[in-house]
Amino acid sequence: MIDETTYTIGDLAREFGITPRAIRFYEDEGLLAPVRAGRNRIYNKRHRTRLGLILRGKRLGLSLAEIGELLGMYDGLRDSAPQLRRLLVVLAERRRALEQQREDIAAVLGEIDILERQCAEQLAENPEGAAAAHAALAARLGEGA
DNA sequence: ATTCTAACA
DNA sequence: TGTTAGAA
Repeated sequence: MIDETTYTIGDLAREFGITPRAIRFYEDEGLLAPVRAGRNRIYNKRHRTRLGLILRGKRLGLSLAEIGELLGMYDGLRDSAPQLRRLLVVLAERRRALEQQREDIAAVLGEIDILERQCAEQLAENPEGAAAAHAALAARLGEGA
């Protein structure tokens, strides 16, 4: 009793909360290979599972190329040792990238801290701001004239 | 109503 | 990827 459950592109799009366009795009990138019923695409459970994995990879921040490499253009040897090792490498790279971003953000937040203090400090010294300073300067220049 | 291809913002 | 035009 083989499971012949099939889905249209619209079915999967709704189920995964994406647009049919995105699904066709993944196909163009070589990540999905649905069967055709004339022109229309027909997806089975295997395709559906695969689409789920693709979106899973996207959530992790992987590129479609990386996802494709991990899933393999073909099915079957998905959990082979080589694939798992490759996944570990990709995940390590991803971790590095995120940690770098975290550092960059921390650096910018630090600069913002400094600038904020300088601004507050300046306001404390001269609450009226540059306008008052200019007025004072103009007054002094007027005295001389 | 849905899906498809192709092309462009 | 989104959008869109025109066809199936």
